[in-house]
Amino acid sequence: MPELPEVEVTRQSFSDRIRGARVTAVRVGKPLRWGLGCEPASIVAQTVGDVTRRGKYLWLELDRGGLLMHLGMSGSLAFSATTDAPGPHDHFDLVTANGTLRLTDPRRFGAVVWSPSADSGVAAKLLGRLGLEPFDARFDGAHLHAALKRRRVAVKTALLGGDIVVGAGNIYACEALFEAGIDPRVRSDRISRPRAERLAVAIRTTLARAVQLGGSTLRNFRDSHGAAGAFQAQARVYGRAGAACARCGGTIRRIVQGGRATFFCAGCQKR
DNA sequence: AAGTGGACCTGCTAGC
DNA sequence: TGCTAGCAGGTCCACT
Repeated sequence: MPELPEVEVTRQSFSDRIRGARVTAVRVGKPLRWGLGCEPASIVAQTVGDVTRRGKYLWLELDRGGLLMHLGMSGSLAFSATTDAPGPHDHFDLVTANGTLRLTDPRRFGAVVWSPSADSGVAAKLLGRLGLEPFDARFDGAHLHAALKRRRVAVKTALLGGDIVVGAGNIYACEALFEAGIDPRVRSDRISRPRAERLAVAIRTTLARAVQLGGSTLRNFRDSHGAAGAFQAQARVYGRAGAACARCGGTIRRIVQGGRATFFCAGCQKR
């Protein structure tokens, strides 16, 4: 579910409220993708620091170490003043003096993992392979072009890999390629420098616009206040197979790449 | 080394 | 109305 915009919108919606709060209890539900990696009780009495984002991961700083959180495909975080009885899909509660941060994740591909720091232990292992942040000044056409040159997969598959640039998942990779006018099937090493330039810009603007709009609300994504996002109403290709392209009137197609659905307009997106 | 496919798990929807 | 197949925003890991 959550790609960079959804994770960032979630982060912004609770980081100020949880910062400085003392942890009073931790509740762990059904197993997530990885175990917590520490005794839940060892987190109690620590104080929450900054909540930062790296790719689609959130890092929640504690006095000693921190928690690396991922929302997987179906996860969401809610921060509320009260601690309601957990539902069947509520698998992690961080109860603090300011409120309770709760992870709800039906499919349980998400995770909450303790790590001694963001750049050691499990966090280092998971974050270490990630590519540049899309809003990092170093992420530009030159960087993207050079990175794509080193791969021979379809450009869309290369974007989803997350080792070149993070944050663009299936929705935003499709949308960015549409914005850049690039056919998702083009081999990454055949993307010219000017097209890489346009693609880098498209990735940045697409993700930035989605953050502004509060993310996409497919199924039931909500930020930690429970607010829905509005981006999906603006999707030009994602989820629109068979519909008319708003730009050229052609028909949006759906294909499968690397086991994932890809949506594109053959009229607007060139080889 | 890089590319591919399977694995993880549950819920919803379309179609019969 | 009820059942089933297919699909879903991610990403790690094993295998070729």
